This record gives sequence, C-alpha cells and structure tokens, in this order.
Amino acid sequence: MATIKDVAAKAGVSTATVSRVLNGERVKQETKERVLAAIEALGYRPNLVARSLKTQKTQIIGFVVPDFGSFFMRVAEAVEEILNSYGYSLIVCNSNEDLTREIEQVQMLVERQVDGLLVVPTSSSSKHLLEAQKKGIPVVLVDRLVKGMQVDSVLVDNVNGAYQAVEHLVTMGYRRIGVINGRLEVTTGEERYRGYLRVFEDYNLPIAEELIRTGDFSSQSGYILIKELMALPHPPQAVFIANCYMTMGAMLAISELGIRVPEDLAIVAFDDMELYRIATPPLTVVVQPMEEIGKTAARLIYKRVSGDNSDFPQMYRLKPELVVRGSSVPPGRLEASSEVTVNKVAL
Amino acid sequence: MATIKDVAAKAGVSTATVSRVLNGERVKQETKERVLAAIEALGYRPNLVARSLKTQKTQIIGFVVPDFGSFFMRVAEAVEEILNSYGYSLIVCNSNEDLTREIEQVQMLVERQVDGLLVVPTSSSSKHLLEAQKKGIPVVLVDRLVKGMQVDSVLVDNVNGAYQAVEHLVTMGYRRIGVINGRLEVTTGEERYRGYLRVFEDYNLPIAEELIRTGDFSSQSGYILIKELMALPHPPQAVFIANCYMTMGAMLAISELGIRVPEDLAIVAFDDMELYRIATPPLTVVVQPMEEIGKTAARLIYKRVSGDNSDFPQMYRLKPELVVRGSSVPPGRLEASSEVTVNKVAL
DNA sequence: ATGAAAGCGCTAACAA
DNA sequence: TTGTTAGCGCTTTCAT
Repeated sequence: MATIKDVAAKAGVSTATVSRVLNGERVKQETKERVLAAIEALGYRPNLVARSLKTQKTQIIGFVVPDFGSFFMRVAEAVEEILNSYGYSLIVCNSNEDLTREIEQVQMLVERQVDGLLVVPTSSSSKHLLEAQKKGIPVVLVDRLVKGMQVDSVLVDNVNGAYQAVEHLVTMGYRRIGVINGRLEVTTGEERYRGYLRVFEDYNLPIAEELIRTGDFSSQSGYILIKELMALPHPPQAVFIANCYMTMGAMLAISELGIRVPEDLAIVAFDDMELYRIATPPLTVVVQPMEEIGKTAARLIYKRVSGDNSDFPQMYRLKPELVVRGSSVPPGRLEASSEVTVNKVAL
Repeated sequence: MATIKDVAAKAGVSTATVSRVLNGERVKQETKERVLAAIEALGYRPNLVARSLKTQKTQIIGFVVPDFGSFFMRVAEAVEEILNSYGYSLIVCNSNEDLTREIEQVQMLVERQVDGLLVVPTSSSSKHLLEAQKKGIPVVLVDRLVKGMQVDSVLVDNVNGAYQAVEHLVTMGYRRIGVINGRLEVTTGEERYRGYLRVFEDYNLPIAEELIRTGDFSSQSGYILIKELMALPHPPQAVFIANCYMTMGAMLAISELGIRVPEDLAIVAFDDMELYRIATPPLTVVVQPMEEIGKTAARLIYKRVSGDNSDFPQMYRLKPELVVRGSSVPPGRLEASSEVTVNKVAL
C-alpha cells in the first residue's frame, strides 16, 4: 500500500509537505494541487495506526455494554452518530453481564489506546476502571453507577421511574402488587426496587414479602418468576417488572398460562420496546430516553477527551416517562381496557 | 504510561528481551521472572498501536451493518465471540442502509488498517469493496450479495425460505396471498420476492398484481403497505412479509385496524423475533440461523486473514427454517387457531 | 540466551 | 512555504 513517502516522491516534495496537505495546514496552492494529484494517482490513504502512534491519540472511544440487545444498541447508535460527527470511531464490546469479561474488554481497549471509555458496569467492582482513569483515560459510566468512585456518569432516574410505575398502580386501586426485580447489586436493579418500596412507604401500605422476586434481568428469570408469583395461593393483582428482557419472558409465561391482561393481572414494565405496542393489550411502560442517554454520554466523553475537565465528576440523571397503555387499567372498569391506550404512534 | 523501555530498564535487560517475554519466545527462566516482576511493578501494558504499526497487523476486523437492530446484532454477537476467541477485536459500524455512509465506514476501517472486513452491503455498488480487496484486505459479504464481484459470502437461502413460507399458505388452501417486499435492489429483497413468485409458478396459480407491494425493509413501510393491501376492494386472505421490521409495522397497523389474525388475514413473516412468540396469535415465521451466519462469517474471515486463500470465492448458503405458529391456519378450521402452535419454547 | 539497531508510517519541531 | 530530522513503542533481524 502506498505510503506518505510514495506520495512525496511522486509529487516531488517532502513527506512533511504531504502531511501538511493531509492535515489542512497552509501550503502553497500549486504544491497542494501536485500533492493531491499524487494522492489521487496512487490511491493513497493515510495510515491511522501510524498517525495514532505519533500523535498519541487514536480518535477511538470504547463502549462496553452488557449485551447487544435493543436497549443498549439504541444507546450505542446515538453514541456512534455523535462521535462520528466529531471525527471519532466507536468500538462496542460485549461484556455479557460478566465482570471477568468486562475487565478483559476494558483492558483490551486500554491496550488499543482508546482515547476514552464508556462503560455500563456489570457490578460495583471498580478496580479496572480506576486503573484506566489513572492512565489518563477518561471514563464515563452509562446507565449504571459504581459506588465510591469519582467518575462521570449518565444515568436515568430509576427510583422515580419505578415510583411512577408503581404509584400508577396504587392510585388505580391495586394493593397486591408484585415486583420482578433485576440484579440488586447493579444500581439500576437496586434503584428500581427502591422506587417500588418507596411507594408503599409513602402511601403507608403494607408490603407482602412473598410478592417480591429478584431475577437477573434475563428473559429466563422473568419467565420463571412470573410463574412463581402466579402459582402463589394468593397471587398478585398487578406486577411491576424491572426491565425489558424479564418482561419478555414474563409475557411468554403469561400467554402460556392463559392469564388475561389486565383482567387477571395488570402489568407495568420498565423499558419500552417497539413490540410492546402490538402486544394484546399494549403494555404500560416506563420509557427510558435511550437516544438522549447516548447523546449525552457521547458529548460528555468528547468533552473529556478534548481536555475539558470542568465540573468533574459530572452526573446526569435523565428522566424516564410513564406511558400508560392497555395492560394497566383500574380494577373497577375493565371493560374500558382497550380505550386506555394513550401513546401516540411514532413509527 | 510505562513503555517497554521502562520495563527493560527496571529489569536490567534490553527491550528485545522484554518483547520476547511478551510474545512467549524462549527466554531464560530467571530473566523472564525479572521481566515479569518489572511489568507487574510498573503496571505495564503493551501498546497495541505500536505493535500494529510494526507487525502490520491490527488484529481488528471491521463489520459494517445497515442497522443496529436485533437481527444484525445477533449476528454481530456471534461474530464477536468467535473472533475474540481467536484474539481479534471487532469494530461494528452502522451504514444506516445508506451507500454513502457505507463507503465512508469502509474507508475509515481501511485507514484504521483492519485485517479483514465483514460487510452487509446496502446496494450492489462494489467499487469501495473492490478497492479494499485490491489493498489486500479480505472481504466477506454477510447476508447480502453484490453481483458481479469475486468475493466470499455467507448468505441465507432466501428464495427457498420465502418459497416455504408461501407454499405453506398455498397448501393450506389460500389463493389470494399478498406480499410485502423489501428493497428489490438488495439481494435479500429480490430473492425473497423470487421465492414468492416461484410458488405461483410451480403451482400454476395466477398472480394478482395488486397484492404485490414493495417497501424498503422499514417498519414504516410495513405499516403503510399493509394498510394499502387491506384497503383494497378485494383484500388478500393471507400475506407474506419479507422482513422483521416491516412485520413490526404491519402488526401495528393490523392491531389499529382491528383485523383479526388469522381469521381475517393469515400472516407468514421472514425473520423471527423473541416477541413474535408472545403476539396474539404467535407469528408463523421463517427463522434465519443468525448465530450460524455470524459464526460462519467469523470463521471465514479468520481463515482469510490467516492467509488461507483456498476455495476463493467461497459461498455459504445457510438454510432458514419455517416455524408454524398461530398466525397461519387452514382457512377451513379457524377454530383450531390456538392449537396450531408447534414451536418449542427455547428461552 | 541476549543485545544493538533499524524501521513500521506518520507528525512536529526546528531550520532554511 | 518547505525540508530535515527525530521519534512515537514496538518487533525483528543480525550479532554476540
């Protein structure tokens, strides 16, 4: 492959001049044209690896996500778009919700000299992230927090999101409200659970321990736990499910069991997915601003890699939104179920 | 950050020796231990950018996909897993189903000196891919083909997949069968349409032109086109929808219109999604082997970057599978609708 | 078994 | 405005 030397030779100039043309520095118009012609003729493309070694900047941001599911990929899509517009590339890595793998991926990204790191931590272990910071690599936590670490973060107000969801059920008159939690050692799981509890506190309602189940965010656990709940001698009348994968599993179980929603069981879920709208009935959900999470995280890491360390550590708490659809209606007037849908179709 | 020089100094050896330890070459046990101790003490990690510049290999594979939706991400997940096990990293880029962007992404990946390229082409334009090949970068096409180009590819047998889907409807007795096609200039779109047509040919059935609609793979086009079809004076009794996003849009329209499935309209869709199983009724689909596509593509590109050019150009045609669920039942016995589900739940 | 030294392709002082 | 040159951190002959 042609190098800058070949171009220099062909254009009859030094490599420095070619470099200047490449980087848009001042070069005499005529020289510039000769260089450009040589580049064109040779089909020359700069070697970004060499450039990175020299400049000590790769223009790459690493993004470690726990899975390639729709939630994080919608975030990643927004991140990539913003970052590309700034001239950065994104490497998205899958930690598989596994700390060991997360550590490996972070280490690999550090060795690849990424300029910055976006991480959705799988646990509260922070050693590998601290190390990255120590090496001067800015880190921004996305969606989840690692406690006791000074770090930028872009999060969602999970407590109040869950609160709204459960409060919605309570104000409609439900009392036996179950919950399918995610992993409590992950902040999103813990916070959503806290939101659930807080409603009972605020409304001075008793909590039925047997209606509280803790899964691991997987659809499998949603499937199992909803079955456990519904097999109870006195099953819940409503349930709050803490993330989209568990909701998926729960809905499958529900359709297998022939449980009618919302007649037998009202549902409010955290996270929205396109298909929830075409479920029968469409699901009431707490929608997270995925695109905004991505854009905010991208802008923040860009700010840091650009050397702006003001307001460190910066924390964004984006607000989720309750969207009431057919899966939750007042226990009194179930006939109206199909009319409760209030979401605007946004294809 | 510590470099190999620092390690060498600390261990009292040359950088060459440190490099040998790093790369597992023969070094006296005692020396090795001293080097390892120095590495540990300094928290040294090799700079992969420098290594890449020297070895002319980045151990990175680029993967350009048209979107970050569940289909391609499931493929990407499998690709990453295999590639990581070979010591390679993956950069997934979004072309947004847009040729200009695809060209930019390919160019960027080439400049970043990726060792190999996986591409889901957005069109039959091949110039940028030929250029990459010319520079010695192996290219493997995934899911879609570019005609008139000598290139490795991992594809699905779309013609027979679509054929099975439509034949299933025909053998059940349906005759007025509509189709919502994807982009015909993309091979998957064209091949699935061909499969549809071939059934009518083979069964010597007349084709109703007004039941053939061509969209662009987006859920929006599915939404619009199913409405067009159902607004016909003589609407179809069954419809074949050529990909998952259009199916999503179509199902939303169907639920809005209050059309009953399969009573008013039987549906067979290309692509499976987890949520199709919890739709009412669950959807009959042609399932693509996403994981196998990813693994096959990963293994093939690995073979090429490893210098094995045997059997070039190699083409895999993986077989999709028809899974009959509740959205398609013989028009005669609709009462049985909920019993036809034959898929095994695989959570 | 180990070290010296060249060089991968580029950028950035510094000189001219 | 342009050229000369050093050097980013690593690997890899070639010597020793």
